[in-house]
Amino acid sequence: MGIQERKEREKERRRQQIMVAAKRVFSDRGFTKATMEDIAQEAELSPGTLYLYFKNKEELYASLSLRILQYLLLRIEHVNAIKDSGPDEKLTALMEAMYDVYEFDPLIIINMFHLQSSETLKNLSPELLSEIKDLSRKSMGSIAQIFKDGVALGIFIDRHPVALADTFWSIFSGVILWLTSKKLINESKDFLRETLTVAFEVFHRGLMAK
Amino acid sequence: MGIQERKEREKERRRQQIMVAAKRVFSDRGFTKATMEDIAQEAELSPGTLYLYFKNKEELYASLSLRILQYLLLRIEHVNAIKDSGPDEKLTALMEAMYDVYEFDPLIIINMFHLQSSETLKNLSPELLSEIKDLSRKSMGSIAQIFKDGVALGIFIDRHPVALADTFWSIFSGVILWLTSKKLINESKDFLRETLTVAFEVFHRGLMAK
Amino acid sequence: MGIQERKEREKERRRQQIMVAAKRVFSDRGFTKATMEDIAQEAELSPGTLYLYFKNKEELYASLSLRILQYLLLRIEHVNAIKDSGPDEKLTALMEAMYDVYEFDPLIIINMFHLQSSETLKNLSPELLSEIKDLSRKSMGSIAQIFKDGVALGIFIDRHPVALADTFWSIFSGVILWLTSKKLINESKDFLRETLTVAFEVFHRGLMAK
Amino acid sequence: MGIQERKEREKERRRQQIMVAAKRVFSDRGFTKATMEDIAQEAELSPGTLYLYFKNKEELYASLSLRILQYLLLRIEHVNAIKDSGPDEKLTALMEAMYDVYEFDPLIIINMFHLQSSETLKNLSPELLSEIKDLSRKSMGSIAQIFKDGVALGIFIDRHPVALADTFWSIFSGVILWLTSKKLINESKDFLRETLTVAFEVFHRGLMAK
DNA sequence: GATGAATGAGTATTCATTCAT
DNA sequence: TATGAATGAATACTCATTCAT
Repeated sequence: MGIQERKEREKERRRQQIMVAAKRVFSDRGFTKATMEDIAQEAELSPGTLYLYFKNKEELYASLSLRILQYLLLRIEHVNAIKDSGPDEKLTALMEAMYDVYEFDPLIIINMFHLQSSETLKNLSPELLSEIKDLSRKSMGSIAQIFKDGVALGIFIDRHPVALADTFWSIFSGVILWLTSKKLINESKDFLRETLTVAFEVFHRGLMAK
Repeated sequence: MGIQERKEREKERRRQQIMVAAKRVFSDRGFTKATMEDIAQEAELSPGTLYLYFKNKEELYASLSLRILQYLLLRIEHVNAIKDSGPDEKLTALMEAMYDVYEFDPLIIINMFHLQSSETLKNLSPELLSEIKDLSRKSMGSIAQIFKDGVALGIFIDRHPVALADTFWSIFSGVILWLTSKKLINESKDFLRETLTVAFEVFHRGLMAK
Repeated sequence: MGIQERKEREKERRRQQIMVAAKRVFSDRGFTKATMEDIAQEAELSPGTLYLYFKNKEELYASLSLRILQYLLLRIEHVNAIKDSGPDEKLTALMEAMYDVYEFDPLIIINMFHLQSSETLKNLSPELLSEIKDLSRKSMGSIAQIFKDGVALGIFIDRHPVALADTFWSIFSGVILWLTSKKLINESKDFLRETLTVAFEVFHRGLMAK
Repeated sequence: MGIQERKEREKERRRQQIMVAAKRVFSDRGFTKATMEDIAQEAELSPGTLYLYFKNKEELYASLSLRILQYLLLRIEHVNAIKDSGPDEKLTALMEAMYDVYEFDPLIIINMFHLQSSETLKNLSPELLSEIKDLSRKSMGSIAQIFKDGVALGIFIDRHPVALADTFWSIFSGVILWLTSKKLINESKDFLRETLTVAFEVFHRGLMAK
């Protein structure tokens, strides 16, 4: 029992070790330019070992997304669970949560887009794929719930909650991507924060019923 | 002189012919999967010929972005030039203009992000690079101008015009990317349009001073 | 027209150049141990070039078999076309023909067996595959015809011509393989010839009706 | 002493366990496609353990051949030992014996050929190699003895007994390989049996002195 | 003895780019 | 200018073998 467990834990530790290395290498060079050799070197392992823990390059990459998606869902559900809190406060809390997630792993948005490419999807194991889809669906559903409540209470304008959730997510990811691509992030985190704040404020104002 | 000029024109025609083919192939397969061979075939030319007109694959890809950026700037400046029109109307016109640009070349957003990747930038010639940067700057500046006017006139809330312009652009590109990645575009253009409309409406409402 | 033709011929020359090199390398090391790099080196070409003329390693290997099969069929049909010649003489001529084919390319038998492996078949283009099957069928059919005639004329014992053809082919290939595997060929060609002669004599005697 | 012996027996048991698994895996996938991992799994052992009992993959494969060769020799010597039986009856009995061996392990012929490849031989330990050679020599010698007797008694035609033995063996293995490669064995064992019968009948007839 | 995680050499194949014609 | 045959570097992935436990 102890042995079984220790082995399991050791194995998980290895997976994490590889994922940490992979995250670093993928961040530096992007998916295409990053080689498995690079990642192995970063992880101080041999290339073959990577394949003991991940089916292939795509699945290693996707696993990074899975991890961050899990954390994202956790945060979102936490927001939804706040007692004595209206849609309005929840929305603000949601924004904060998402910013935290972003700080935890700035690649989240790029990962999400890469993940959707049909070529990528083909190479993933069905289990991983369904897990990812499930997490995505739950997260977006949880976000939509906030808007649904807000609309029902007459606090938010009466638009389709899913469209509002999409808008919310789009603004968030749009700002991230846009500023990332402008390479402004490295120069100034505050600038990102500031732009996000303005964007959110405008969105929030526009959302209010009155 | 006539000869010189005719040659120049002929050369430009060839460039266009290649870019049309490249656009088709890149759209179908994405940057990585598209091969120069594919593009040559689509253009009914030999691979070698491509290199007479474009330094390399990256630069060919970037040239597509340049073209669309030129068109984008044209449309934005056109919006700004509308007489007897307030920031409010201009904003609406801008939205329409951007949607037109998108319909003209749906890859625009993806191109813009690909373009910014540092690995890509390294392979571009300085001339092309500065031209692209110049166009980007002008476009964003032109957009910011609308917001500046709106703020000055007390129509829009008093936030930094550049931040507002970034927000506007982010929402637009965010929605496009998000829905593209959700594969909803192929299924339903209306859905994209609809979500964009909601997003813009919310943004617009949130922007108004009162 | 001249140009088109010359190019075609040049291309065929390249194919032959590669096949000659491949034959040498495959003979030396066998299919698995031979690398495309080896073959390219032997052909004084780059690895990439091999793929301009052959889809993959399997198809290159199979092409060697195709060539020898074509020659085999030619020889067999030639035997069948001999005028004023009974099944008896034809059989002897067939034996000679097959020995010639063997001398032309001693790998023929081994190629034939490799060719049949299901894993190999998967990687061949349908055209090549059907061409090979067609040639095999025709060759065996042509051999069977001799036995059919002999049986019909009462010269050979009354057994199924296909079984007799299979037996004939089996003896031939069996002797070749057996002696090849005993590495006796290198030591003494006469020994192979001698054993084949005895085998054929016995087979021939056993075949006669009386 | 008892302990030493028991250990020895235990060790032999393990070897057998591995060989049984190896035979199954090699039969299914062939030498190249079969992995040591596969075999270990089939034997319910770890890969490392395989190397405690066999020097390498080649030697494991060769050991299978050794076993079948031992069985083959046993059967052949048994035929030779039949009292009150002439070369004629012995030949028939030999044919039956070999068919039994084939049924016991259909891979025998293929093994024998694989075994002879020079690349394979290099990787075998000298002991194993000489044992295999010894068994082969003895088997072929024992077969040749039958023919020698038949020739001496004037029953068989006067040809070199070794050549006759080679012919006999070649026909047998030739038919097996040929029909195997035609994939007819799976479809119909009877067809193989039938063709073998015709082949043997013709051989036998051709062999008789009168 | 037994394990099985880790190794890392080995290889088919692709494709951007070049250059002789 | 245009060609397109040739290049050869680059890379994901496999698997026989080892060795610390």
